[in-house]
Amino acid sequence: MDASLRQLAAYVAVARAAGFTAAAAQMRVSQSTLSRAVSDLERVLGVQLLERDTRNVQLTAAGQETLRVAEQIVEAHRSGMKQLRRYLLGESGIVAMATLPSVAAVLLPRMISTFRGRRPDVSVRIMDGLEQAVLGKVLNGDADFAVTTVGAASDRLEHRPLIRDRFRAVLPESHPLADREEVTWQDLAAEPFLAVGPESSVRRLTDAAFEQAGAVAPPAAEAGNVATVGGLVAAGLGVSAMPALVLPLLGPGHVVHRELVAPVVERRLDIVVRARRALPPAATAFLDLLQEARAEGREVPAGAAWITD
Amino acid sequence: MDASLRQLAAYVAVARAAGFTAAAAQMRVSQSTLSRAVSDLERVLGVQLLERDTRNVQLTAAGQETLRVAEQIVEAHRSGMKQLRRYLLGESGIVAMATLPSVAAVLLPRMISTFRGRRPDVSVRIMDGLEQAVLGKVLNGDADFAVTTVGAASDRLEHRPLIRDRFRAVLPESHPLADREEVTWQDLAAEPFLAVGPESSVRRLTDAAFEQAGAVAPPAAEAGNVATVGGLVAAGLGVSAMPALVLPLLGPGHVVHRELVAPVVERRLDIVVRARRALPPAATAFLDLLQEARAEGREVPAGAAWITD
DNA sequence: ACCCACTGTTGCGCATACCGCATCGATAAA
DNA sequence: TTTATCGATGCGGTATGCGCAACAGTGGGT
Repeated sequence: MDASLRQLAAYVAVARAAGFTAAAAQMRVSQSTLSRAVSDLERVLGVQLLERDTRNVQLTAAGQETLRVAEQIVEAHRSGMKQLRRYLLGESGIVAMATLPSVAAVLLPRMISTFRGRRPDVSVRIMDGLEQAVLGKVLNGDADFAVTTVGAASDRLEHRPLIRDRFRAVLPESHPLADREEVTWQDLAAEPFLAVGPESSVRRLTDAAFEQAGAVAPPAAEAGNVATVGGLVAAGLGVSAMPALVLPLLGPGHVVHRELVAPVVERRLDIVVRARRALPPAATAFLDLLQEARAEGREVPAGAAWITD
Repeated sequence: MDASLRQLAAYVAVARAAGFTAAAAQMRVSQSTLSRAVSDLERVLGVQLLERDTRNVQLTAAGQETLRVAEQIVEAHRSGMKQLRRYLLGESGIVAMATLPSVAAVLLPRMISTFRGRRPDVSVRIMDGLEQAVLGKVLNGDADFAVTTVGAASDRLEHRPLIRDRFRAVLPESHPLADREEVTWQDLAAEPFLAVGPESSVRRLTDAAFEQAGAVAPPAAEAGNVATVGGLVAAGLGVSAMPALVLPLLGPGHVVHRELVAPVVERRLDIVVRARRALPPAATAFLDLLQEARAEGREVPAGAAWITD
């Protein structure tokens, strides 16, 4: 038979307080409860732990050893439960998110900064990549959630619309179109168009937009990295179209951006989680922070807007 | 509210076995018991730990963390109890004994060797000193017990007679008395007597013996250490009288010993423990070994004899 | 010398925690 | 479709844990 946690805790309290009455007061239980618990412990261990002199109690040799062990066990339980409670409250642990580079670089940094300020013991892990890779991370469990565009729906994923991100025309600073307040896709189609690589979700949308505008615009050049596209635009090699959140990634070159209509094209960024799967508490806390920012209408770059359902 | 050890242990078993039924078989409890225990744990923690798919169970993120913590707590309890059981069975811990140098050097070494062979995880600590110091160690708790002569009885000490140790005459190898088989105290009184220091219990007995024999024998010389006395005897400066157990300590010199009568003088060596005080289990085990040696009549030096009550 | 205040122990009754049995609903395998 | 196996749950009996109250031993104060 093993000693119960209750018995060990009672014994530790009595031994430390050097008395049943004092220990009982501290533990908020009756003195008789402790008397019995310690008595039971002695019976279970088959040894006397305390020398009860009516005026005070003192430990036997076996009592000393038992105290050492009991303290370890009780402390292991106490600290373990504390640790667990913190985890369950989202105060410790890891948040693993997968996002598009634009979200990672533009939308998240301030979020993470705020989050880390509130929950310094939670590690944040960001895995950036393109849409397919990002969704894959969520599906295989590497990431707790994603913030990304979503092409095709999957019944293994659950979406929470987060933000609308409007495409804007990207032009060299001195380009004639830069004088306008608004530019159309038709306007862009008349210029050499600099596109991102075909695996990017942005590319899918620009292609569709040109088609919708009845224009054909085979890219004058393609680049995988948007900063590269930015560089090309700055060098005057052509124009491009990018979602508002991507604009800050275009680099330090002299590019400007203008509203882009006919049609107005938006991509939608969703929070994506695995369907029917509980999130780790820390991840829930992070998503709560995102929702909070949305509810408060926290500032976002021009062209982007929170989705309020 | 905290999770109980029972709940945590149940959860660990279920999580490891990846199933309630299998875990129940291992733990020798019914499946329903585990189902309830885990369910209770989830309720207490306020979070789902297991995804129950009718065919198998898998851990949620919170379940993983809970498993880590629960394993630590359960393991701390398991190993703590094991450690404690070993201590209580006298298989670990420390035996602290205080004894006269003669006992420490002559009687104990083989005992300790046997003891350590049987209980290798018990440390043995020997504190040797003269009777008063030895009894002091027991009284203040530094030593679990003593093996020593006892002058005055104390109600704070309890005695268990162990061995009788007869005084023998100690002579230079070439001394005329060495030709006899038996020597009397009167014979010794006619020679220069070499005594141990007045704080030794041996001295008290030699003084009393001379008085009883009607002889007066002021020491020709005194030394604190019996090996010194042995050296003096070997050098032919005189004779002495020592308990049989002390003889091996007289040193490598050319001394012989003979039976010493008129009167026969014995000192009694007792096991001495604090009255109304439980001994540490390992100490009890050591004393049991001593009793065992006595019961078996284990060999002792000529002149010494176990006391069998 | 007596009494009082304070200690831990113990008998008792109540609440509930715990357990196993039996059964149910769901689901994968045959 | 049937069957076997899984975990969940209703139920009743028992064990455990608790506080109250009465008790016994002891040291300090009068």
